[in-house]
Amino acid sequence: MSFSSVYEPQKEEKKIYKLWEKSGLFNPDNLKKAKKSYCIIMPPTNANGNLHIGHALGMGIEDIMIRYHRLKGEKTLWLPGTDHAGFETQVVFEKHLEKEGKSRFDMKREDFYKAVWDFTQTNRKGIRDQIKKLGASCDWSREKFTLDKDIIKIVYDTFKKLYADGLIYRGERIVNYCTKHRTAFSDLEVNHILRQDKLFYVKYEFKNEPGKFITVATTRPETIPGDVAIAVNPKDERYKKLIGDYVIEPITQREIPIIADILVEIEFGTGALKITPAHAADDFEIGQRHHLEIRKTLDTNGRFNELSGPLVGLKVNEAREKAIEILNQNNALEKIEDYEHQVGVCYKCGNVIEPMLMEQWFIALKKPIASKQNKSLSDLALSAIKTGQVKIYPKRFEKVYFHWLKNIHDWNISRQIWWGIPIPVYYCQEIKNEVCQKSKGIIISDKEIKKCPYCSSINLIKDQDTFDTWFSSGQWPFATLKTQKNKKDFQAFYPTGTMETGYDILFFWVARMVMLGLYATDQVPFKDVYLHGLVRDQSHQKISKSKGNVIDPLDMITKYGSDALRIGLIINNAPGNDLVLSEDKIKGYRNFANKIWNASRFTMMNLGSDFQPKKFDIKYIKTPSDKKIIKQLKDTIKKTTVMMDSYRFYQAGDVLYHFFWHKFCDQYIESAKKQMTDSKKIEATKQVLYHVLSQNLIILHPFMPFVTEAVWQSFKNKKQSILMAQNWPKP
RNA sequence: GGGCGCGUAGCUCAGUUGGUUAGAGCGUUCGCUUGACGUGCGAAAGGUCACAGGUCCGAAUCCUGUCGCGCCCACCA
Repeated sequence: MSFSSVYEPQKEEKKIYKLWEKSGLFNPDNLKKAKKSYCIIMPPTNANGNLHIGHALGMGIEDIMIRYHRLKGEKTLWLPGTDHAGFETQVVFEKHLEKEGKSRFDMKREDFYKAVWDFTQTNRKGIRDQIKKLGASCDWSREKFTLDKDIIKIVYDTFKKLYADGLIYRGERIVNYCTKHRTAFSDLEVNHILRQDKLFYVKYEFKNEPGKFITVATTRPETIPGDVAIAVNPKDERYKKLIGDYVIEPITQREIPIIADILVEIEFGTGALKITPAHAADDFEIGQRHHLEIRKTLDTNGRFNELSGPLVGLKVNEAREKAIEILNQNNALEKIEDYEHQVGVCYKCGNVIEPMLMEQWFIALKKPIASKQNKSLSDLALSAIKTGQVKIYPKRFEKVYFHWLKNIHDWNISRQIWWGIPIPVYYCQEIKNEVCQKSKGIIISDKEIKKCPYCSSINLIKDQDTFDTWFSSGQWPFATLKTQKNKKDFQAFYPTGTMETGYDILFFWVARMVMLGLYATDQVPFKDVYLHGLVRDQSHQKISKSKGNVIDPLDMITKYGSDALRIGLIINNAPGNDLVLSEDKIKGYRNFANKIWNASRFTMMNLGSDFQPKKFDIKYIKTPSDKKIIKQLKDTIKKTTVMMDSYRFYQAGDVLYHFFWHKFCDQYIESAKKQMTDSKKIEATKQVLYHVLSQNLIILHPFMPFVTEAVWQSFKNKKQSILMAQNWPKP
């Protein structure tokens, strides 16, 4: 390895990564025996594109932890993987189709699936290369994909178990439906935005007293044909005597009753609420209570159907216009007020989410589970944190986590999309006997079946939906470990050590992993959670493709090197805090890599070819400078070890930087230059130089793996093979 | 409607149990530097730690309030 006067990362990094891979040391099976083991499951990267700068941050932190634990001599496993990312990937792929002027609706479902499959496999290759460029020391022999057959098998097993325990049910509920994407979502995929709207005061005429009205305030006049009642609060003096009367709904002219329900707020609007059970959650609840008819007037294609009379065929916004027009004609509009309120929109396309009554699969999160001391899934997830079995860094997110879990509703896990894990269910259409009746005709089967196992009917319908991606990725820690060739992996590495991910998926993913992990394995999936922040651009905007402000980590690596990018993202970036990416900062750390390179070059040149490193001994300390640097080294090791053990990498990196540059280089090397002119001190000084430098390389290695290894390789004598596998110094 | 957080040098941020002159990187200014480092060295300027009270021997740090900013959660028409 030649030692040019400038460190050239692009020349070294590829070689170094190959050297590591060849050594086999990413695989814990090849590491020395150890009492302790440590494992990180890599958050599976979405197989629908390239890595972005946020991945570089996460992977960097994970690699620091992994390399640190490996240096400490633990059996260390970092298990990589990719996620099929159902809805996300389908959307990305459909955009590609759109560019070609195509749509998935022009394709057969199987052909579409095949095309997306190929798309993800191509992306997986690219992602692997990118992860390698980041220097990630993960064990590629254990890589998993969320659509691996054995993973799907585990997902199905969990589904079956949940169903058997009565924790999964099929039910007709009001769900969040996006008419553009034509799928339902869980509550988490709905964003709420503040919107300026209108509040319409609509008059409903009494059946028996023409000319007399009850007025209702609504933001959604287009849903009037779905009305089945007017509800008032039973305590409302204004309306008490009207309860039981009938009024005429003013668009399709149906008679509907006035009912009483405590859910109605006396103060709001006129105190009278129109009840549309198929298209509003509260209304559905009230409808159930009063056994009201359900009128679904909006179809899943986003258009109103014949039940809505004159609004038939119209989209929501068009129907609203039309409804207002009709109400005006019928003289049924009392007044219109400006109204500011929160509206749920699709997190992906921003279109208004329609509350729709649909049959979907739900996970009951609040239902007591007999086999878990009557704790519910959300209870399990809550107590894992409360008892400290799982700790979150930074701690403030524990509060956020509690708050969410305490107020959680059942989780809709079915999606009306094509790309994903199919829901393994058939519905018997005949239900010919009691057994079948008891099962409600629901047959859970992950194999193709032609006949109902209960009543032998051949009239079966396969469920067309797929799982919410988070249902499968929520099982990722145990699923990936249980499906390894090495059958001891689960035993050896579960619960895993640390889950490192972004705070933005605390609910989507972390909470679900805790729930499903505890449910399926009776153990927490990980002991610690480290949450990093979001990377933002110079104007503090969240980086995203749609904003066009993406920063390609590979560009940064090409310009400044992988190590510089890594610590540029990590130093001084406390967990849970967003970070404004600064190219200048990365540039500054490129200089640091160069400094390491040159200090090493200086040392090597001065040691000479016949230098024999000895075990460091106090007798080599000859001068105050020697004494000082040795003490500072010791302090630095002590300090950084504490920091590393408490997830303060952002501080440890800073401490190491200063020690190396300003203490070792600026002070000690300068003294050493003088000392080496004194023949009595030459040998001792060389030993100190070598000792301090080599210790530095070890403790810097998790942060700057490439340059430290490159230097180490230049230094190596026959005994020392690879820096990655050295021993972290004892503090 | 509920919750979380932030406001420290021109910019981006550290500052973990409250303790000597508040730190870093980048930027700025002034020197130096032909052999480790064209990416180096030395030095300097720059902060009433948002504001107002309070606790304390002592507060950027703890408490209360005010102002400004951001984020998250939420089936009120």
